[in-house]
Amino acid sequence: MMNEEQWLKELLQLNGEDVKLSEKQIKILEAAIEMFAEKGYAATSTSEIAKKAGVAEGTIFRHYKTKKDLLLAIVTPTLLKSVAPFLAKEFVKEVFESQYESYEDFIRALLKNRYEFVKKYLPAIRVFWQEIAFHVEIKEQLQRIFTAHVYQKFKQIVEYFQKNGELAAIPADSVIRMTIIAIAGFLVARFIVLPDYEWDDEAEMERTVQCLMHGLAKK
Amino acid sequence: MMNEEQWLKELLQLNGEDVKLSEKQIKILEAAIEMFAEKGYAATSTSEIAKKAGVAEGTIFRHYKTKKDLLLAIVTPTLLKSVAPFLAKEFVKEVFESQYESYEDFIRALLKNRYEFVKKYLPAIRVFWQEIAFHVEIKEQLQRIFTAHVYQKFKQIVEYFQKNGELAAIPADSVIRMTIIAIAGFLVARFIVLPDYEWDDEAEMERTVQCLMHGLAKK
Amino acid sequence: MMNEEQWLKELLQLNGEDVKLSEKQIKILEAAIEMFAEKGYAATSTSEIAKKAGVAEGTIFRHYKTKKDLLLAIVTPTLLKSVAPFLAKEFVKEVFESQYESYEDFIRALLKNRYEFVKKYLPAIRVFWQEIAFHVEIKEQLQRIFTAHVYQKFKQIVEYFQKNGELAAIPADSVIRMTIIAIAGFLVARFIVLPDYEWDDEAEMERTVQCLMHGLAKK
Amino acid sequence: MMNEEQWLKELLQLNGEDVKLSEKQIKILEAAIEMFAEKGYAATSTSEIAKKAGVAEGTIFRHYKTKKDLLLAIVTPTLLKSVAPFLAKEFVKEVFESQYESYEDFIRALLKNRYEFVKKYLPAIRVFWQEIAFHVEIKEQLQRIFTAHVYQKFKQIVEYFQKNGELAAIPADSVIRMTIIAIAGFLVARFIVLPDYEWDDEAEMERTVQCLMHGLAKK
DNA sequence: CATGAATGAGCCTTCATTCAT
DNA sequence: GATGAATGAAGGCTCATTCAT
Repeated sequence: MMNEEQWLKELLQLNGEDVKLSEKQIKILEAAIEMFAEKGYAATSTSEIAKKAGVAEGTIFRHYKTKKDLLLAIVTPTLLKSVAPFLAKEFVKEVFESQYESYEDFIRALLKNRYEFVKKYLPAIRVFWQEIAFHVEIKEQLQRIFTAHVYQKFKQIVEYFQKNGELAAIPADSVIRMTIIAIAGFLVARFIVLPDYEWDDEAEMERTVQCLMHGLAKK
Repeated sequence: MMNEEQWLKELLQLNGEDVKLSEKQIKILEAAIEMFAEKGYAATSTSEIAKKAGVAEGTIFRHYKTKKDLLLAIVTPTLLKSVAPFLAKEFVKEVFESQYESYEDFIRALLKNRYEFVKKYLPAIRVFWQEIAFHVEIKEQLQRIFTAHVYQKFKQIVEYFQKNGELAAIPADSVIRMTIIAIAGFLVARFIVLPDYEWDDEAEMERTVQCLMHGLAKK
Repeated sequence: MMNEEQWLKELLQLNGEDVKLSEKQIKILEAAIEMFAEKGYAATSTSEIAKKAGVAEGTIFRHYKTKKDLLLAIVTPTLLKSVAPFLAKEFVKEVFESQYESYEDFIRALLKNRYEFVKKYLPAIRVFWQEIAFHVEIKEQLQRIFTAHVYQKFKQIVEYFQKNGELAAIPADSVIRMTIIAIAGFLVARFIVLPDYEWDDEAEMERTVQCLMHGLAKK
Repeated sequence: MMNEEQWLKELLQLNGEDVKLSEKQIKILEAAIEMFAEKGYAATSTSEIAKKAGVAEGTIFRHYKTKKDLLLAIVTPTLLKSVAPFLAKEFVKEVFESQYESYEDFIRALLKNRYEFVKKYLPAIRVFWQEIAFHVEIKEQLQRIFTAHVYQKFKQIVEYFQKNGELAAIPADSVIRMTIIAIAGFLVARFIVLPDYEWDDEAEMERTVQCLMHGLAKK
């Protein structure tokens, strides 16, 4: 239980400060995440959530003005954390200056990092991806953040390693697209489509990196 | 309109025989596909569908016993057509004997074929993919068809081209996974995530094929 | 089947003339009687009746303008036949002049006659009694016929046997009430409440007559 | 109003403990009883009940999960109370030991007691008897209670007064049947068939008792 | 703060009835 | 005459939300 609370607080915490969540609030969020992930937002009733959370129906609305607010309280932090590495101020500098000597190292690190992230917060991430198609607010939020933060930085990195000679001279957009597809595709296959298949995670992730790099490398 | 009717009938037609759809039925299906795609099954009311289709609400239930039946009437054929190339009896023989001299030719053909398919039936496909997370029946149907038809044939093809020397000796499962991710990932990016981006489809598809082949080829 | 048709025609036939019923009409009436008896008029849908009768939904409404008309087509003749002995023109004369030498003979004959009647037309009678509480038209019809035909004649008979010295000098209304209750009560017990009990019909009917006569006879 | 509440609470109270009914609940039950009695369960809509009760339709379903639950909440206690005298633990002893010196006294008391009961709870009793034909649950409940409690005790009493010499030596079952028919028949005539007739209740009940006793007494 | 009774709009579905074929 | 597709009102029931306690 301590554990449950913990992952939630970590997920919802956005700027280092501890989030303040009453015990009831935590129960509500947990229940909502679980049910939204399983049945979808529209097919889940607030009374079900209340029952599963062990609180009165009214209590949910004390904390979240509407059912949609409850959804967004889950989705917004998840979305932010999903693209988090790119939100870090120092991120690009780190990539160039020392941390990653090659694009290969970079995507390997990125894949591993996102793998751990999805593993940890899977239910919330399911909610996020399942609902994004139905709620413009979420779609726009993601687009805003992606173009404002992720895309720019990603592009810099790609172009750096193209000049550097590691990557082939294909359009940066294509490189970015293929990189994201390879990483996201692996995670979707691993955690959503075939979570019960017996994965050799280490090997498969390395294969993913290799395949991508051979595909993108300068020949 | 003639056109509209046509694509629907093609989508729903499963074994060569013409499907018989009354005009009202077509209107209902069109309206349902459009609304399910946009708002999701659970958030779409039958009265909205009826209004958009220009029929009485009761008419929907004369043709489809329940709202869920209406969903499945859309999703089942879409699902079947989605994995259709692999359902053709002669398919494997064709691949080996002449049509495709290399795995590269094969995936190029596959990608183009699926690209045309998605382009044509996009709304129905959206419905299918958006709802699969929420309905076990659909998930099980897909799994059954995939393991029974797609997976076996795909494996034969991959192993053939591995013996042949074109593909590297990594596990067939991994090759299949990466192939599917590359193709599906491109289509998702192209039609769902960024349908409004100015795509140079020819170039981008070729790049996808190249990247994948370099990644998978024997070095 | 010949049989089925027969009893229905007999029930519906009111004034000696043969009733003209198309085959479909018979099927509809049979189905309606069966379902109304089992589930009640309000809980039976016309489409169920149509299905059970093997006709199209519209066919019912060609023969009976409304669902209620269908009910009345069943109930009215049943009601009339239920009080039929008293409708016969010559009835009172028969009782006095020869047929029945005593009130005891009269009620014995009445009971046997009504017993055969209920046995033959049970489902239709069930419909009649189950629905009478809910439809004023039926209630009024019964009241009209009862006061106009049954009550008057019954009273004459009772008063005759009171003067005659067979019956005690209690109010005729009370005698009528107790007679009807004894007869109707037996039939309800026999056919509705405990149809599956192993009845010795002869003995039980005789007991009913005896009990009633001892109760009513002059001491 | 105070009065209304009172009779309802008395009817629904089953084991001495006070039933807790919110004001809205009482209004709902009152409205439901009235409408079910008048139009029948199947022909009464929950929205009508709500309107008559002066509550929102949803409120009905907060207290009674389904419309049928509402019916049973009315019918079950009515059914139990209807056969209540026989449910009392001490009942048989009372009959034998002192209270009733003869079968005549016993049925006189029973009739008067049931008369008061029907007079008090008429609408609920109508619902009970009108619906019993259509709902197996109710029929089975009555059968269970009757055979388990009423029949056994009734039989003991009858056989006691037969040995005793008061009652003739006809089968106990027949005595029971005729007794019940006489009592129930009177009540049905009095309250259902001809409630508006000018009844001299005292006289008519005594006549009923006399008639029955003369019919059943040893000669 | 938390509760849970109350609400009434809206949901999916069924119904009796009509009417073109 | 018979059909059965079409209708739209009404049915039972659920829902998100409010508010007095």
